[in-house]
Amino acid sequence: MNSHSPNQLFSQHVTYTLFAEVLIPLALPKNFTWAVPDHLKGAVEPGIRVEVILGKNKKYAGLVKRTFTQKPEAFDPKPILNVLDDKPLLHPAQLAFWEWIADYYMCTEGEVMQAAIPSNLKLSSETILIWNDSYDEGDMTDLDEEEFVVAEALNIKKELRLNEIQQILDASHVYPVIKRLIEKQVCLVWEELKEKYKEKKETYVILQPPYDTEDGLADLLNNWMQNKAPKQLELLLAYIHLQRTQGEVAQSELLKKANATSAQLKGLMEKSILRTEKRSIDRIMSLPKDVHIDFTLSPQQQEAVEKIGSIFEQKQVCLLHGVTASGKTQVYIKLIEHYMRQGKQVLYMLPEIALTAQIIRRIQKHFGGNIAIYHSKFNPNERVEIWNKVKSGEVKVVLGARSAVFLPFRDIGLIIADEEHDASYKQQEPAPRYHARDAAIYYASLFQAKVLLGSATPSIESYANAQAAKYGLVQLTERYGNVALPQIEIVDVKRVITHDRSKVMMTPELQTAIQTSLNQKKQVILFQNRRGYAPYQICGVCGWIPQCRNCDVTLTYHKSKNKLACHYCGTTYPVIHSCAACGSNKFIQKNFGTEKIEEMIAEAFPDAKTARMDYDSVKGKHDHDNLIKMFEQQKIDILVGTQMVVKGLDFEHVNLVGILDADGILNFADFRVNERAYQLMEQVSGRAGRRDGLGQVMIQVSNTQHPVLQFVKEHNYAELFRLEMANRQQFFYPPFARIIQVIFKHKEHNIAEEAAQHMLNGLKADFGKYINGPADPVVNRIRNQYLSELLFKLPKSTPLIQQCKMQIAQQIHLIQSTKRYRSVTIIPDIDPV
DNA sequence: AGCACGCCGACT
DNA sequence: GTCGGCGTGCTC
Repeated sequence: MNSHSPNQLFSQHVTYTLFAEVLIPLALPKNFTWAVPDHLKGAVEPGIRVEVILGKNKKYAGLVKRTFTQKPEAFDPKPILNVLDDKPLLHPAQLAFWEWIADYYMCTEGEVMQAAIPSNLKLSSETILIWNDSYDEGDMTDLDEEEFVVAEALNIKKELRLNEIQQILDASHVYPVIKRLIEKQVCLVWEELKEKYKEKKETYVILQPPYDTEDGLADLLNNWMQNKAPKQLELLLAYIHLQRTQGEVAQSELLKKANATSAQLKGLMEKSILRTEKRSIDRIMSLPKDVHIDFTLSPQQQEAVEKIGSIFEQKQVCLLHGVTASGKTQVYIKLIEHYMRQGKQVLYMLPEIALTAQIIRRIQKHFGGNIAIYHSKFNPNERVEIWNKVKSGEVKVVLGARSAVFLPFRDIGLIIADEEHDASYKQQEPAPRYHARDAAIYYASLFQAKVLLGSATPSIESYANAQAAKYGLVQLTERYGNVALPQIEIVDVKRVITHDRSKVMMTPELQTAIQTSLNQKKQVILFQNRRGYAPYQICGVCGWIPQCRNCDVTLTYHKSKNKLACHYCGTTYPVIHSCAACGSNKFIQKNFGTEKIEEMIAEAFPDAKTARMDYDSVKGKHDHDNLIKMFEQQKIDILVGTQMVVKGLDFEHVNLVGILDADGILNFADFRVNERAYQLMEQVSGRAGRRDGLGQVMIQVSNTQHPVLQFVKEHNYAELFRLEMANRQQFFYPPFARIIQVIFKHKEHNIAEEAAQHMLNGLKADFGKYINGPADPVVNRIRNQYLSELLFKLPKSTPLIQQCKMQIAQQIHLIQSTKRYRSVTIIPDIDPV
């Protein structure tokens, strides 16, 4: 129409004088720059989130990394639309840490950001907001007009995309409104399936003021009218006892322990002495913020604490090597207390699966409201809450899984990585493929903080660092209370002949031992490293084995679901009755998984209560906790499980542990087999006889001469370490070398392999002698993508490794700009496990 | 990660 | 003739 069309109005020239490098939670090849409009200049600083447009109309909440005044030459930056925070989301140390992770693990800072911050802080126009069912509609009067309009729409439709909200509001400042709605807990940010997790609520009983103080309570008890409501007094005393010993008092537990009725509790509530509150068991904010340590350390533990203290005066990292059930947790608790009293924050990391209600309760008991729990299955609102309280320093202790290293600690003094050998500290998929233990050591160095690595079976790497005096080393060689380590018996399965020559599941020795345990009213754990029923079926006539359509793996038969399942991509298939190759219907089921063992045990011991703990039987987090609780309370006699039964669980009444197929553990084709096998067997064994020391372990195996078995039998970590070091040195593996694995994925095998060959050619001149491959991994096709890999074994020279990573990055860039290999996915993995 | 652009197969 | 498949390139 005329020269004042809207388009021209928008494209008119504005000169900017300030620019910001902004992180977007995406795998962008490098960080992008936006311009800071004059009116936002005072508000933009590192750590602040800003609303920006990326691409045609996509909006993101990006995080400012730095600001600068030099206008970029190559492009015209778009302006920042809005500022979302008035205070930085994190401290400068976290930004430095992100940069280090991206650099060390060869990923983008956007990918680190994606992993680091809670979903409620990551907004984009794709984000879906969902109505928070626990929000009280009556509170809507607290909302301003704009918030109210959106809240109302959300209440009706239950979920809205961010750009739908944009239409409702028809305003330019949508993000701040949304941010306020999230803060007021009107809505949550949708986060995939894991948000299906429903937190478990329990009713807790709490003292009302003024009785929540020592004095107030003493007054109440002293002035209690003689003969008045004696049952209520009894209940109150029981409450006080429980509160002193456990911190938290659950209503159900109180009534059971006090043998009281809910009427008596109601009486106390009517007198305003007690009140109840429904609370998630992980949520401990309202607990009193005091610390009480009500145990005394054994002389050995005391010595360990002192030794760790003096090591920390000279070294940043200390390895605590303590045999199973030596009471490492008490040592941690003492140290946590020490750092807390200095006003420092502490991060206590555990592998996710080991973050059970059992350990949470134990730590809560001592530190009450000072601690917070943090892991990936958490409600997003709570995660933001914890994030903020860690940032402000209000939360002193975080008990968390690997992602907790990303929390914005203000002044951290100590990081504990418990079960430091555990492979789940390494993130596999997606990027950043970081190792939380190693990352924690770097993170701690930014604060001059100390790191304590704890394990009964340290990783070879960490122990080597301790031997080389790079780390301090403290040993706990005895179990707490002088309980003996379990007796280990190696049972040769070759002597047992089965009628169909199938693998032996249970030797007569094991059967007798289980019966003896049951007779003694003790509990049994049976360990098998494979889930499902039969790991594979084979045609009895021609030897054909059913395989997954999308992956190069055999299918596992799951009897309860009556399906064949691929453990790599999760596809299930109906059970095959006739052989695809020869038409015969004689299938032989090879090998056995947890499901089959459970069935066999139920047949062999019909009077015992059995249960199974594996990936299939514990889908939700609380299934896991419930099963542990059942086992703790001896409602289960025999527990059959995979790796899951290994992680740090403490059961009083277990006196027999059976490892059903040690060959399956010892025959892995990986340079870490011996280490892994030892760790696994020693840790499983460690579940036996933790209190009274009458623990027995039976290891069923056909290769009885395997050296690792002897080390396990003698609980001889030192010898395992010696043997492994010799092997690792001879074949140039960590800790003598550093490994980088580069995986090439493509739907055509040739293309993946050629791309790998290209990288090899490009690096041959400088690194040829350190590179193996291209080779097909053991499983060379997953989800219809063929894999080819290069393995770099590099000398431990930082500049050389740096140089190599740089060249790998260049090669990736080069390969992906070649037409034929553009669609090859190239994944570098640093220090793979 | 989206998403638009663009070049080859089965349909109204 | 067109609708739409997804391979590919780009986003400050």
